[in-house]
Amino acid sequence: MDAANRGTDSPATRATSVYERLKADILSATLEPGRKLQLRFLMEHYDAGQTPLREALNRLSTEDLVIGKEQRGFFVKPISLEELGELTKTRCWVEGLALRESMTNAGPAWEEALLVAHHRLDRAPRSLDPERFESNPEWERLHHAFHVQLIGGCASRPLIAFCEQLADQLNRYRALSSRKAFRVRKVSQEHADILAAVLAHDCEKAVALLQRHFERTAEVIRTDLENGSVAGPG
Amino acid sequence: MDAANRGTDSPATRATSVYERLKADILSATLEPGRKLQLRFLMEHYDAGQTPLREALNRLSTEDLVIGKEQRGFFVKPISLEELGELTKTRCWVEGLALRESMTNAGPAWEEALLVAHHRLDRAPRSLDPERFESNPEWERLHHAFHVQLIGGCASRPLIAFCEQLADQLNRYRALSSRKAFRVRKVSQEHADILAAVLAHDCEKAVALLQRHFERTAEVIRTDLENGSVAGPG
DNA sequence: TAAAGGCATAATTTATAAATTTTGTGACTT
DNA sequence: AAGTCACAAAATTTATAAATTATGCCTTTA
Repeated sequence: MDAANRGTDSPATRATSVYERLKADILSATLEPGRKLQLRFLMEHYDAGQTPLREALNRLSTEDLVIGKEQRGFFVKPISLEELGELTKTRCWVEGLALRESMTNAGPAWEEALLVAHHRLDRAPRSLDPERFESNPEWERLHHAFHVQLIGGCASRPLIAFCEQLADQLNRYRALSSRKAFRVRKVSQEHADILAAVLAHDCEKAVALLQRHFERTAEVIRTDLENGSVAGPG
Repeated sequence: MDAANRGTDSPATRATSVYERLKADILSATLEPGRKLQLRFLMEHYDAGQTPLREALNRLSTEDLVIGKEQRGFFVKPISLEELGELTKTRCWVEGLALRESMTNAGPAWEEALLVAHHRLDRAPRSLDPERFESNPEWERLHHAFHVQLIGGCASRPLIAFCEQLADQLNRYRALSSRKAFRVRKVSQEHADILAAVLAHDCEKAVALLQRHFERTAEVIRTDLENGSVAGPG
């Protein structure tokens, strides 16, 4: 069940394969919020039977990316400004905690791994097209890796898993918001500042910078959604 | 899918019914850690077909109460002293955070609800049999309600859900440890002390008492497991 | 106009078939 | 003679297809 346990080849079961593709499509907002996930449609679109589809949907409903209504089928979780705020606030609290623990516990090896993670992220282009924004999967991957490394020294697998879940849900909001807004913001500078604070062992500053990083991202998304580029359901 | 959304009558789908019974049996350690969950056995024991069983197992594997190995079936999550420590540490961090937020935000209504929750817990007998310990489901329910109320004012549903998940996993360890050990400890006094600190608006003290409450419980369980009353798998 | 009943759609469950892993037996090698 | 490797049989998981059950809508009737 654990993606990390498997090699680079295709997943062992259809259920896991469908789960991953479905999750990716929800997080990238290819399957828009509130949309009904009808088995018939999913079966032909993902080329799978009912059983693996049902398993995937049940896993996703536990992760709160899919809402399952009894006897009425499955839906992509709707979005709301309230939830955006709640998720961001929670992420600030929990990742702040985790970063503090990481910096307290971890040694030079952790710092060096973080340095490398940042280096790789810094080299990757934010957009595939320099003119207009087009999401770069490699940058997304390295961005995720950097943030995971940041909290990876906290010595609590459940906490890390929770942080990743929050990050997933917030990534969906980010994918939903129009991409152009991100060009005006110097995200890479924020990452660099966080790294510098960590290497300087300035715990309070690092935590504060990380939290501001999350809050600024949320702010961009919020104004973007309020301007109606994507309508959230009631 | 949400248990709270349904009335007191039986669940709408077999999958949810099986999910709830299976979860209860895992948390009460009726299904012991490490045990293989064979479909054939589960089908006749829970009187359900493969599909609803499979859905329930997939939900539980996302909650980390069941481990699903690809092409090799499902197993009750094994226990370990390491995990016990990790879960306890994480619960101290996160519920400490949540309690702090609750006390900061919430008003008199929250305090009064906490007072009532404690009152009810205090009246319920810890054991059904005064002579030797026998788990009282009503006490367990009220105990859970008290702890949920304690963090219920933090205004973050994802955080509350995460706390409940940690609590579930730790309850399994508690159910596993021999029950007699709990007689020597004045758990009810600890709850009363926490309540008093909350009502006195002494945030630091309340958090510290709550964390000690979790750590003491873990300590009892740890020595109990080390004495080999229940053998954990490798 | 409102309520009741029937029809159509969709979710849920059971049953059956296919693929994969594990286990046990036997032969071959050291 | 003991251990290891390979092959075959059994058990189990996974997937597909069919049947059942529930829900929503539309029509009809009071």
